[in-house]
Amino acid sequence: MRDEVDELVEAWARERPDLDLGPVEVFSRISRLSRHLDLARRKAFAAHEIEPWEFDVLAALRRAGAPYELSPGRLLRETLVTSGTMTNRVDRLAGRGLVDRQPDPNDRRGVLVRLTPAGKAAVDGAFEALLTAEAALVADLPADERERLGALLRELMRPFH
Amino acid sequence: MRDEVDELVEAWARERPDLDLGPVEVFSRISRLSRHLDLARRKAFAAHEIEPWEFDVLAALRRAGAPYELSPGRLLRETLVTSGTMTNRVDRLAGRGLVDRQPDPNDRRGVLVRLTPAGKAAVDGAFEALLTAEAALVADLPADERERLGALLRELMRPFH
DNA sequence: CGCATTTGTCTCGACGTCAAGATTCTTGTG
DNA sequence: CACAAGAATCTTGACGTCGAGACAAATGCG
Repeated sequence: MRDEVDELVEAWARERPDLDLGPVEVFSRISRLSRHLDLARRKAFAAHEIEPWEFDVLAALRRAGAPYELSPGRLLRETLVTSGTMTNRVDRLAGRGLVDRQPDPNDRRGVLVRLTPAGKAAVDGAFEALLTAEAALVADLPADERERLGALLRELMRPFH
Repeated sequence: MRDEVDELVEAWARERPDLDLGPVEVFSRISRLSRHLDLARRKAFAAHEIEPWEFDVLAALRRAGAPYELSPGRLLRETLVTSGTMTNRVDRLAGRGLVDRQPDPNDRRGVLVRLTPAGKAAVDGAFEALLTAEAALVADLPADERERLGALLRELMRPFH
């Protein structure tokens, strides 16, 4: 039941037997899983003609609840990209008719990015496809182990708050 | 003991109470942890003037063992980038004197990328710094839970083999 | 109430990655 | 042993992201 990380750790152990490679077993798997998940997400979204970066923006708006609008500044904090990137993303999403820009009534510098009905339909469909794909990936894991895994990961995130 | 993913899941549950958000608890944490880890890696490497992408290449060579050489093709399979990217990376690493290119004695099309002594010193120093930083991140987790987490993650990777 | 600071958004140039194609050499087949 | 098919590497152009700076409007201080 070995995986790619086991091989990686064995190679390091051969070369640097003086080091404690315990943390690698955890963090290396997380990084690799994340890369695999990106590919899986891309595939799940493909049928809905949505790219992962588009989903990230649309999902933030969707989660905000009606009327589905957030400022660009709020959006870039939610999606961890820079302002130049967000301007570009909103431009392209607006070009596809999935969002539009509204002047902020409370701040004349500001803008509100708003999900259009087409954008809401797109993100809802993509999210359902994503959940289906992800559910298949944890299908082998018993429910209690899945829960335990979630709890351990939450613990691991604590240093980053 | 809530984290950012708990908030995210609650927001989705408000908006889409019809969906089973179980998988999100796991996969969303993995993606976010991976992003945080990238930043932590970057910080750990900074003192050694190594970028994460540089470490990825140098570490693959280091793990290969003496004489620390691999073909570009092998390197791009290990690091999951495309050939154009690898050419560019090797160019820059060679410019910094951390690797050099040797003709492959067995295949005149081929090239072997080889770690220089300076490159070996750089990657060894960076790896030790990375392990120190990662050890601090799991310090709160008892050893048995850490092991359990590694095993669960290995299980999760199975569909991707 | 005026002015400096902060906040919010967008613009622009540089950079790294990707995908496809070009080039050079090897391998297998007839 | 010639030649087609395949393999290994590099080149090129397009694209998305970042970071710094520009601009406009709001806020707070004296």
